[in-house]
Amino acid sequence: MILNTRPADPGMPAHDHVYRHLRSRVMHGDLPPGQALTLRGIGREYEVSMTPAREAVRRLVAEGAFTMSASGRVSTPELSNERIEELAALRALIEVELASRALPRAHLALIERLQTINNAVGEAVTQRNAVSYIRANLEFHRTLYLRAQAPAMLAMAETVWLQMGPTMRALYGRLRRTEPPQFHRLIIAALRAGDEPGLRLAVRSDVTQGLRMLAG
Amino acid sequence: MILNTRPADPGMPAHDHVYRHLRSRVMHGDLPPGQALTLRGIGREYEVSMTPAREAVRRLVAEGAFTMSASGRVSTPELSNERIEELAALRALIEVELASRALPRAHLALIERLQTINNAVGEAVTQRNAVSYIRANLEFHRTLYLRAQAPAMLAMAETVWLQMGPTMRALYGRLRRTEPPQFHRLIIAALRAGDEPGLRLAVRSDVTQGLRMLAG
DNA sequence: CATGCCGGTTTGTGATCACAAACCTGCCTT
DNA sequence: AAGGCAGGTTTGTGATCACAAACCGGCATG
Repeated sequence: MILNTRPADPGMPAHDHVYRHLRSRVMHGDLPPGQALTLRGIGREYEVSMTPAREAVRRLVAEGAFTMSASGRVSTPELSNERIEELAALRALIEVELASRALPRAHLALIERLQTINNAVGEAVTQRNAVSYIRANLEFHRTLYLRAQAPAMLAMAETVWLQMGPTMRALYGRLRRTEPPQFHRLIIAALRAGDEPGLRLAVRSDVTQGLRMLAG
Repeated sequence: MILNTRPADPGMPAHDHVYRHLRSRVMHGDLPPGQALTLRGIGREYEVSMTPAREAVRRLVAEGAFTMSASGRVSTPELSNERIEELAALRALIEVELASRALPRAHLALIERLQTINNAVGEAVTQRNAVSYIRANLEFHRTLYLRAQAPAMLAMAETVWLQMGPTMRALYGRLRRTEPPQFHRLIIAALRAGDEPGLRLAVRSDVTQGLRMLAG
């Protein structure tokens, strides 16, 4: 399948385009866990040679978006339950800190934007669309965390999201829930009230709720 | 300069060797901040072509060991004070958690090993050898955190170390201290006592002491 | 029917090359 | 003397190729 996702990129290197597009697909759950990829296949999809495909894949492996077998074969990761618990704990640590740093800078326009995004999350849930749900959910979090003015921490959080992307998709497929995430409402409420302990708790709860999906 | 650090690697791809060696050099402060590198230069050093050099560099850029200019030139990062503060905060978050998870599994043999490593840290300080100091210091932390059985968190912590490597070297050069790190003793004492709050405080203090170097 | 083997095929690795852009050095102009 | 401009040189990018190892059929053998 030819994707032709490159609209005559002026100035953007081919490997960067491949990297960005693949990264977005993985992060948003477009690929299932264990999905195998080949350099020649990626090159074919993006109409480039193996060289840029290799560089894009190498970057993504370094970020944990893909795993690499001993023979160099790449595929999306199949996370063990222990690994999922770890990544959720990392999300809790980093994102609680990001939310806490964003709180003093969160003015009304931001809160209203979060409200709007949260409505999109609710729509994705009712439509049972995994990719849309994940994308809207991450946009909700990223919009809040951008206010923290902490790019290194945000990059770390995104790396964790990237590693969990395929697993999130699989988890969502198992999910029987049709109501929008309750903790997003708590996050918004805590932001409105300027309630820092409440915000920390709400973010931690929201971020670790996937574990309850897994266990229950 | 030819390094010839490849002893006829059987089964290890060339790009992997270049990656590992460069990564170690950056993490341990062998390169100053802002050090420029070229693909052809790396290839010459390691006696490989540009291809494996490019892949190794790409991985390291993805991990934050190098920064890349718009034109693709790579160099070690020159961190702003804000960025340093962020990375120190990340270290505090992640490493306190790692230490906390390692505590229940820390038996006497581990504590004695930490003691030995800490003596090496002290020696490096008296010799005023930045690379030895950084290497021994990181070995101290890694030895403890390995007991946490949390590979994803440890990988995150190492990524932060990697990003701070060149800056740590520069900071150490400015340092006028000749006594070994006081907080390592507190960490060991807390491990011996099974004192979790004390351990968390000691690790947080040790990890953020670089900031005091910076400010003072 | 299960198991091991053996062929072709696929795949990652690394080298080399052409090319364009960025870089740098020295000179010239003002 | 300072700024800009042109030359050659360095550098990253991407394509292509050769090669070896891994993979995956089916078939033969127990």
